[in-house]
Amino acid sequence: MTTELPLADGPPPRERADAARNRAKVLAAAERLFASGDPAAVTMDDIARAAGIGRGTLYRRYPDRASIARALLDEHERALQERLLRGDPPLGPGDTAAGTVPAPAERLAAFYAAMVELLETHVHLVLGAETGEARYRTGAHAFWRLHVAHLVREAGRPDPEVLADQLLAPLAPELFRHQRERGITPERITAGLAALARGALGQG
Amino acid sequence: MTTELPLADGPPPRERADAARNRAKVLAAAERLFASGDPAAVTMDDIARAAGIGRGTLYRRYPDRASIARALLDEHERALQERLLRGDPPLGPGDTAAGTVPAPAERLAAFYAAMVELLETHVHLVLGAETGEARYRTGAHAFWRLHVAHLVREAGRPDPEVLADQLLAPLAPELFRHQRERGITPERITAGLAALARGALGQG
DNA sequence: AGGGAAGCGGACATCGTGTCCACTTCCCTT
DNA sequence: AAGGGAAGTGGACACGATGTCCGCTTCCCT
Repeated sequence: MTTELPLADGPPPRERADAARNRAKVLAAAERLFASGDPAAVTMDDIARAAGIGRGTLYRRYPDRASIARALLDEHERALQERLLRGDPPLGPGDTAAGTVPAPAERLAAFYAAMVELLETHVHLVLGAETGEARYRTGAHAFWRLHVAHLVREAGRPDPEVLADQLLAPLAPELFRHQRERGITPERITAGLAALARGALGQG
Repeated sequence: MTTELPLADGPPPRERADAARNRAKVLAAAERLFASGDPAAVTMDDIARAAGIGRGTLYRRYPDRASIARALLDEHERALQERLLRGDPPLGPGDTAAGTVPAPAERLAAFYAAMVELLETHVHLVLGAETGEARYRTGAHAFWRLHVAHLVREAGRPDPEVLADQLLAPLAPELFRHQRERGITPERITAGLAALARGALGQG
């Protein structure tokens, strides 16, 4: 028996100075590596070497490349999530009293546009994080799915859960990257998605 | 100087008996391995061992796992391509004289349904073949894109090239597998896609 | 100042890839 | 039917990435 209550974990232990220093070095190095070239080709060894630390140190905090990319991506994704929940319409929900509630199709189009912006700035991070099927299991994806399913339901369409995943599919980072490499501009991508949004959720 | 014309390559050299035997063993073993478990986790070594041949022999014919999966998948995909070009409507183009030409939205819905069927039977092969961004560079994908772009154009929608890729995205094998694992039936998936097809290409 | 713990980093074992080359099997020619 | 050259075979090898382990260092609290 101890004098401490089993479930009362104390204050979060302060991060040691050397640990903080190394974390910053890792994130800076990883950001740089992801941005220059194929994110999937960046190895843990590359990152450790670029950060000037040992492999063991790197693995202590980050179990794999995806977790590093996610750490870099999180703040951006959270900012967008915040705007979806409380930002101005048509991205945010609007105000019933003020009569500024946007149609679901418009909110979806605005969401698409915001995601294209995010991808344009950070594809390399999204591709460095989980890709393929693993992507569908991330917290971020769950959020997007919830949001889109909500819009589908508002638009009175059947089976929002299934349709939401299908409406999110065109935002796959691999597709975005492929389109950009073929010379397609973000504007054209956004326009196509807007058409899709109006077709799927508009009162056709 | 030879007596043979430089560009006149003779008849295709017959495949040797041992080579044919081994090829059959490889394909059978690979099919079995892909079907049982995660296709991405199957290694060339696994296949060689399961086929009872050496690694060198395997690499002689197939440079990587994807090429084996593609060999297994090809005939199925070609059959579908044939039906798209010359099959009965609404999958095929129909007959102007007979007045059986289906609306683009209906053809897209039929294509979606056929692809879901193909995925339901062979996801493990599609996942064993190129996945992620590499998928967009395959001949098969080029064919689907051409087909869908044609339908988009027929429906009078702008930017068929971009919209075609976006309409193909919900057929990503990773998404299909994820949905199936969550207990969503092929019927629900097909229904969702049909709604999408009518929304995007219908005369809304 | 000192000591215990958190953090560090390089060495190591493991696994998958792809290549290479000495040997075997096939099948065409005579 | 036999012989010979080429196509095919398969195991050994080198390489690169992963993830773990543990003796040493650095930190920070007392």
